[in-house]
Amino acid sequence: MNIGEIARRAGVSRSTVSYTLSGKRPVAPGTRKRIQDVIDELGYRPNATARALKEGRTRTIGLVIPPAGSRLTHMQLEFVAGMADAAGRADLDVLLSPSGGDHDRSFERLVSGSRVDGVILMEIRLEDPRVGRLQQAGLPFVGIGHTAGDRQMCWIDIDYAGLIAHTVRHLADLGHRKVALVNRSPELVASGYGPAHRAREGFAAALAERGLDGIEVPCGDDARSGQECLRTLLRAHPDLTAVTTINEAALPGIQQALDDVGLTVPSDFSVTGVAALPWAEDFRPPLTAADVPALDMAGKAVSLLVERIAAPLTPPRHILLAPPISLRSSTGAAPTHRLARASGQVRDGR
Amino acid sequence: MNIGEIARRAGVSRSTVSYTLSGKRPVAPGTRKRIQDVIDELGYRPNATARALKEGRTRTIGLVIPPAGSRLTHMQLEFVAGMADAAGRADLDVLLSPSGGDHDRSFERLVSGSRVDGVILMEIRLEDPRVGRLQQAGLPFVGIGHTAGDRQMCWIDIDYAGLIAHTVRHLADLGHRKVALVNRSPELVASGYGPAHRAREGFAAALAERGLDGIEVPCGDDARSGQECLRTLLRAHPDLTAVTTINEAALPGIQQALDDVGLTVPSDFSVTGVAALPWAEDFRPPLTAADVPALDMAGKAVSLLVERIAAPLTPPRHILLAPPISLRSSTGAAPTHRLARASGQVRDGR
DNA sequence: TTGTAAGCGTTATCAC
DNA sequence: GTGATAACGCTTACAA
Repeated sequence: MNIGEIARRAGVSRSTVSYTLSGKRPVAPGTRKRIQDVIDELGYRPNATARALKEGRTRTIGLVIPPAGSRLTHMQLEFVAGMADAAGRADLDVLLSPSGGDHDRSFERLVSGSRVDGVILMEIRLEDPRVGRLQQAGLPFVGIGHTAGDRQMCWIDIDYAGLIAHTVRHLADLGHRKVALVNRSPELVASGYGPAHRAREGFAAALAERGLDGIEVPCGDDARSGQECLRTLLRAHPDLTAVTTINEAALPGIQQALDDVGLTVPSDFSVTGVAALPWAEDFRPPLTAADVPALDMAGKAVSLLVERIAAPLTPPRHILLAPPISLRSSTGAAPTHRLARASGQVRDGR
Repeated sequence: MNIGEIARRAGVSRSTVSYTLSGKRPVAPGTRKRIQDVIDELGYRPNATARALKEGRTRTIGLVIPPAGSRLTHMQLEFVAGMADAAGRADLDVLLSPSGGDHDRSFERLVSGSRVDGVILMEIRLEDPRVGRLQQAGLPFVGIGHTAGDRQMCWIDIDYAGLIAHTVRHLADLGHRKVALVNRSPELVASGYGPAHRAREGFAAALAERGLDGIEVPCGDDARSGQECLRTLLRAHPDLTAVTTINEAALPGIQQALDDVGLTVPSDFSVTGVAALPWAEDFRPPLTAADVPALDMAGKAVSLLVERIAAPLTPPRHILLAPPISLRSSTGAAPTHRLARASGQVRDGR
């Protein structure tokens, strides 16, 4: 069934049906009703493909996600869902494209097949070839995260450097003198993953500013690695009294490791960082952390892209989000009997 | 840049370029090379929209996901990524459509806008109006999960009933006499969510078969709810020695609650269930569980849909997956001093 | 107020 | 072996 069929049944021309649908030119009430009745009866909806071909735009945006192999973080997942939601509200559809791995074909289809009006690129690396490819293709795009040379692109990101620095200052204010940063996985750090590098920078800056002692360690994105990581850290640095992290998936392991050696949060040890809400709330006690506003960020990314599609030549905008630190109960004053742990008092090694 | 431009530069007609691309009719080696050179030089790729319009198919499948508000489980997220991967391998694109909430427009666009060749429907309820809508539209689709009256649709699902029954039998074999099922959230149960209902059925069946005593409780999909749920359960049923669950997000809380009352897994208490691999492995000790093969399932769903698109009139196929139970170390013989807990020996209420 | 017709970029049928 | 040309279903000048 097509627009011609509707026109025939309503006894009008195809253009009148089209104009009834779009409202771009007045249609006599009688005719309009007759047409609308036929449309309702047959459940007609214009063919999106034909419309896209004619209009030269698809009302669809591409979303490039990390490949399935790499364990998606909760934040990423929420982001994908949030994007579909936000796009849906703007009457846009979302075309998913896995990236990395052996999915170059899929990315190429997106970039050069005229299937989308614009692209949102997740998981940007400090050096990212996809950015060049999109620029060369002249396709509007917005990055979640930004490259090292970021002037020429539009992006939205979380201010990991600022937030981690903020948490370190918070710990310093509470009297902590030696803190650790539990970073993302070694692989991600090695591949130039932006958040990992910027967290590191912010950490170093805040340490220097407050004259604190600090250790930064990479850590796999799972509970087991988190546990192992913190255990090692506690052994090597008995005077450590706090950690901050951007590795939300490691949080359950961090909690477990502290539990294993009998350290109570926050009286014996403080934990803080940047994490999606569920992780922060599931921590025991609830985590003092900057809550990553994934849904809000997804919405802003879509707006940014829509804006860019409408005006591709305006100078690129950048949004750096710095959500406030939610004070919950996982941070407290540094323990005064700071070296108790060094003397070997562990409750239960299990 | 379009096919005409390529034709002009290569000094041939548009059809020759088209045939060079598709290989559907022989082209002289010389002409072919000339054309290919121009294509490579300009980086030309045919316009997917025009092709779709002409061919009457879009090479795109729709994926209907739950709305962003509802906390996505790890399994669902992995499923989305796995789908994009599997589709990409088949040179198909994936159009995302949030469902539920106020996203009817998006679903309608998918169903009646001729934007996709077929649809994969996630999170099917026992009674699901979207199924009828898709059937009425005559659009091929595959459900992840199945409705109560499932004969007329093609689906793939996990055999929650069978798997939960299996875990109960396993516990019975180990001597447990009273076990609990920690189900999904009350809201999901109330809304007729299939896995929750089928887990319940399998649980009841296995209890009856083995003459066990059992309690089934709904539980929110997060660690906090899991902890609360198990705490309540342990108080109310001091003779409980094991739980099985399909609520992976509750696992960390279950672990925490057992820890709180000083129960050691598996010597004092056994835990098992159906869960995505990361959750099972992050449990301490690693969880004896049926590992949900989300990636594999996504691949099978795509194949099923591709098959159905090719032959829409064949009788619908159903795939019920029953992954083997991976024996890890969270289940053990029922404690012989079974009522120790009832006598009030808790280590630490913290 | 409505109708006619061109054209979006492809593919595929027909002719040569 | 290759070229013209008619669709695919829609939107939108341009006519009437």
